[in-house]
Amino acid sequence: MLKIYNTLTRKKETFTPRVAGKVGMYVCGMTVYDYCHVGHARVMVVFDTVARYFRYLGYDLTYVRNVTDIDDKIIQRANENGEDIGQLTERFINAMHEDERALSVLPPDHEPKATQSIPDIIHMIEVLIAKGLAYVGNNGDVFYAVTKFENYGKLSGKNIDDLQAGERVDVDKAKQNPLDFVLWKMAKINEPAWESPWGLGRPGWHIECSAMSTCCLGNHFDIHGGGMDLQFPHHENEIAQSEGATGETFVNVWMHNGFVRINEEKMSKSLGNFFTVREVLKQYKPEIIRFFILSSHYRSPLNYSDEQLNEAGSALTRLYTALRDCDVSSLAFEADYKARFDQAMDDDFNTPVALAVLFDLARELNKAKDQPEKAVVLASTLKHLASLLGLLQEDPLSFLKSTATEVDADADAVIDQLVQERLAAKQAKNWALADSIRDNLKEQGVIVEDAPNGNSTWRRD
RNA sequence: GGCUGCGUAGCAAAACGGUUAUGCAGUGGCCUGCAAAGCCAUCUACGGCGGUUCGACUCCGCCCGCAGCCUCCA
Repeated sequence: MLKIYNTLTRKKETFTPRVAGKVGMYVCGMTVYDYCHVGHARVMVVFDTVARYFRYLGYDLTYVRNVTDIDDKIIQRANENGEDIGQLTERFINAMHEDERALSVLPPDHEPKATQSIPDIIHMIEVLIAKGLAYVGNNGDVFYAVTKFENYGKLSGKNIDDLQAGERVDVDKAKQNPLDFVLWKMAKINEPAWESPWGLGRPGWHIECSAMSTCCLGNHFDIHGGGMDLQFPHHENEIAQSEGATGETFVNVWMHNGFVRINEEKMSKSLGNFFTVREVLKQYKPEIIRFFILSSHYRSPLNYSDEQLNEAGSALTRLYTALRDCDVSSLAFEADYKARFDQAMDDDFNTPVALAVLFDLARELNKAKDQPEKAVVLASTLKHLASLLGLLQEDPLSFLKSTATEVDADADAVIDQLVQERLAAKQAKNWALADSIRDNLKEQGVIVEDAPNGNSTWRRD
């Protein structure tokens, strides 16, 4: 039975879909004015893993992840670059898709863009105004009247009085209450703008997600996810907008993933302490990043460091080594391991425990290498369970021989030949020559391993 | 100041009111010509102080430390 921690109730709850067998899930995606960093990668990998698990459980999942392709930062960046906004966002959307593919993140079912959802956004704002929940300020911007929404703060555990007491928002004369947030901004000169009942303008950030999620999944859907930092105000505002406009419950389960940290500090654009996915990929194989992300629970903080990435690499090498030269064609699965794996994932997607099950399975497989009937079932189970985490799907030898950077095709052939020469030296009991070849390769980061059957194989360190 | 959450062995990271987490690293052994890989064994834990309990890392209280949100942020 699947349990999910719901931020709304601060408890793990048994998951019950709204409609039997179906799940609608919306995740806040990126604002595309720059490359994805490891923090973004975490959201993508975490919810990709959630999506894979729902499908494995047999649910008909509709997974929506939006793209915010219009906002202040995008406009600013485009101006700085002297670049057209559409061109800029397209460039970074493509880059994002590249990063996702590298990390084995499967594409969501729908990827709505804010700029293509303007009619839905305008419609929702009209409803909010009609219901008295929004108003046009004296500067022409449209605001949401926070005090008119009864449950404001229910997600983030804040209340309007506390928020006002700790007020840090700039006083905006156009607002009735400093906590009110903008739904529609009047166009400034040289900014992209759309026609609306309130004149030329563009949507505020929060209303975009309300409109896009509702449009793709309906007024009421099962799961809404995103980073912890979106809890307030973004998700709180989404609830106020959507529930205010439709009068229905917006979302049943709110899921928030923890941050990636560097030296115990949040990785973020504003602190400037971030690594982009493409930077990290120059140093580490993509699957190592994915493993690293899944090695801690999605709600826990994840500390980014070379040491951690290197450890993830070693751990992954152990799993691929177990699978090396294994037949994985069996359709039969080891029931115990599968049960333990499912139990871990059922417990709020506990991927660290799920990985521990894979390591136990790998040990059993290593022990069973001389029993082919047993080994094929264990190896097949290992590969199959790992696929639910988006791991271990490469050919083991290719993984073990590869590096983060491309090596020229000849290099492998040269290594193969040296390994053969060493094998010949071994057969002639010329240990000195055999060892010198091996030491030589080691210096180049190539580790030679002798198999019991007399053959040798190699991998890159 | 208000609101969340966290503090586990050398490092990373889980579970659980009483029993092995797991990975990396260390130590001893088996295997190997020697290695590597693998297997077996093994050493390091639950921030501090109290309380509840037959029994607490696990529940409760207080204290200390850390992070996040309260402004754009995944």
